[in-house]
Amino acid sequence: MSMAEGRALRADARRNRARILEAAEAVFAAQGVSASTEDVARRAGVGIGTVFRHFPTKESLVEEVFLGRVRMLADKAAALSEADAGTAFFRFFAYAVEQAATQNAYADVLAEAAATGGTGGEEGAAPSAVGRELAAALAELLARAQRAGAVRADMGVAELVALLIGASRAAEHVGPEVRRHTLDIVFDGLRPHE
Amino acid sequence: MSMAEGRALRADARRNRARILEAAEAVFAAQGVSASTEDVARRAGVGIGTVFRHFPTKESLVEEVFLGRVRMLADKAAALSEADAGTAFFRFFAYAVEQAATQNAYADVLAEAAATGGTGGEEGAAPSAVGRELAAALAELLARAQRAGAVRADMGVAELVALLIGASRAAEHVGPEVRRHTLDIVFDGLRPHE
Amino acid sequence: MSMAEGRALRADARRNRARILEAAEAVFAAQGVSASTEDVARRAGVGIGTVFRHFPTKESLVEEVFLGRVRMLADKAAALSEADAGTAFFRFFAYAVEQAATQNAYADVLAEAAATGGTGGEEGAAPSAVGRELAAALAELLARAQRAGAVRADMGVAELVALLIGASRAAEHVGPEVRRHTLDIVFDGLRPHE
Amino acid sequence: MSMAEGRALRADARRNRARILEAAEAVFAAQGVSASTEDVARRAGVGIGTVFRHFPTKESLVEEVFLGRVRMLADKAAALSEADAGTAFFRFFAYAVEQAATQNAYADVLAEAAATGGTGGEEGAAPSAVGRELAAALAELLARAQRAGAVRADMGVAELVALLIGASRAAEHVGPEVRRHTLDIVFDGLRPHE
DNA sequence: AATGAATGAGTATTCATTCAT
DNA sequence: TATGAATGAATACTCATTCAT
Repeated sequence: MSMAEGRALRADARRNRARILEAAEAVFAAQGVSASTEDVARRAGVGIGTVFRHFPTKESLVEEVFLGRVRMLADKAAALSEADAGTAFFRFFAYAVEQAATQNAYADVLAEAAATGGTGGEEGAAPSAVGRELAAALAELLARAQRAGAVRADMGVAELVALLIGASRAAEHVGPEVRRHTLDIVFDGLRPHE
Repeated sequence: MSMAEGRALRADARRNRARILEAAEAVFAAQGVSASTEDVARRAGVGIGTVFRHFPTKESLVEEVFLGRVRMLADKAAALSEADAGTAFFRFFAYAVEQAATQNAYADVLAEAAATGGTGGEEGAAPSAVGRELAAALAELLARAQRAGAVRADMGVAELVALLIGASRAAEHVGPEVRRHTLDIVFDGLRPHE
Repeated sequence: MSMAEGRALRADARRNRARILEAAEAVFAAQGVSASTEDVARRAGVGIGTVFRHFPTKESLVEEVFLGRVRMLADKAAALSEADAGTAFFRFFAYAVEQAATQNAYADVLAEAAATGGTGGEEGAAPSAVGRELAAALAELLARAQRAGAVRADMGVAELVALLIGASRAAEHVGPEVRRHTLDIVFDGLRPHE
Repeated sequence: MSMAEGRALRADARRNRARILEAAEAVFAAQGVSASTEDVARRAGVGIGTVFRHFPTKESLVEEVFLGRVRMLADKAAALSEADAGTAFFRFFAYAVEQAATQNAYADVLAEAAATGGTGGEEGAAPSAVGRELAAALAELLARAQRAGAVRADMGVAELVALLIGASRAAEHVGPEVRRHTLDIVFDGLRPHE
């Protein structure tokens, strides 16, 4: 009441919230989102009631976890925009796919969130602010790479997102070597065409 | 109770098994594999006990359903092998992806089954006979296309499967137009390089 | 399939259903309807799943229990109709109240069910068949007693039900002597007036 | 933290206590006593901890709220004692019933409280001071009406309380017209006989 | 062989109560 | 003293699996 904070949670409450999200991220990645909320609580070292105080539904917890991952990718994309356009683009693509490979359960929802940000996604998923953020970052990255002649001009963010989704999903199922090789094939497809 | 037994009952049982598989395919496609076994039984018009007599676990039922889909793909691959190599290859790829797009719940397990068939899959899933069958068909299809010069030589079945998985997963999340366009990009990547 | 039964439950299933209802009756009477379903199952000696198989909601179980009580009262009312009208009426009233006194949690819902059967009840409770049955029996009982001059003419089933409810509820809170005495007062009020 | 403490805080606390009771009265009346304590706190505009500081159990809060209602009835009874004995008696009876009709969740506990005040109540509930107060007021009211010949002599406070409870409970279930009519019947029963 | 009733571990969610801030 | 975050026992309900009929 004396500090100027947004929805000020007490320090330890904020800490707990973070721990729960962390735990959920780990648990969902390991067992899929059908893992029990109790498992998340146990891993976070808090009572089950605490989880539900912070996230009133399991669904809301799942959403928040996905949002966290999307936000991270968006940050990464924004950061890379400054560098040499083509390199930045391909480096980001590889990075995003690599991430998804280790956090398997997320890949598609992550991508879905991105898709809601203004591409060609089909379902009426909530067009989250962060999703839009990511879409904007991707658009920038792609446009620069195209202007630099590193990426074919006849494609948009929708295709980019689709390829990210696909490559991420594929990455879950194969070893690192095949992953790299497969990515090279996709990259060749992305380059300008004679 | 007073009918000719032996063969008669066997035929009945076979019919039931088929009906259950059909029902499961429909139910899982509609509600995902987390649909209840009871739903499957109801749709098949049999008792729940009958389902478990034919498939001792739910998991075994799910597997069998997926196996059915994989078998279909393998057949398609084998059939196309006869045609012009390049055309066959790309036509099959597009077909498989299109299938996955409409049967979304299956895509990943389908892909997993394929992966077990001798590629670079990581988990220790049993390398099912059908999976191997599919892998063989894919190998044939790929080899012919490569020999015909329609597909780059520096890739194997592992990469093909990875791309199939990825493209299938991506297909679930985007509309048909983006899907086609994305596939073109991947196809360009698959063609022989400079 | 060979016997002519309504919704034929297997013999043991019917037995279980009955046991569950009995157990629920006892448990609800002792602890109120907020007693846990698990308690009911335990008392009935069946698994929790069995309770839910027979009564898909706790609410449905509660309803069924109440219905059982109402049905019993209706039977009693019908049986008494034959006897001397005045005696029958007052005997039934006393009996119903006595019942309620020992099965405290039910009194009002029992009465509510009766009220839905065509009296002046306020809420939109489902006009259950049994409730209507009871109302009809009550109407008959009352009309006969009135024709016999044993009960005042200026009242209807609505008032009778209200008095039954009230006397039943009151009976829960006082000892048998006071109960009898209180009932006498109400009976005096019910008799024709100078 | 720097204000005049001692009295000042006490006054604050007293105000909070009152607000909580008010809120509880409203919330319980609207949703029944199974409403959550958090709802009460929210409505009172205080933290949940504050509610539990003033009332160490939820039960104690519920009791206090009921006590308040009983106290009100006792006051009413005392006030009416001054008026014409017969009128006072019947007016009070009607008033008490009318109250219960609109505040349904309370009726039985209210009645219980009254019952503990020295009548024939069965359970070992603590004979609260207020309950005794009410019983005394009722005794006075009744005695006067009996002396005035307006109420039958062969009944005591126990029967009066029983009838109040019963009429109150009945009042919850029927519309105002039936309520009035039913009350007339009870009143006829209460009047001196032949 | 087919049935469907029975089972009970498991799940999300609520809520009275405690306690650090 | 007031706050509200944390707690965890309790609850209704689901579903894969077993087994008597």
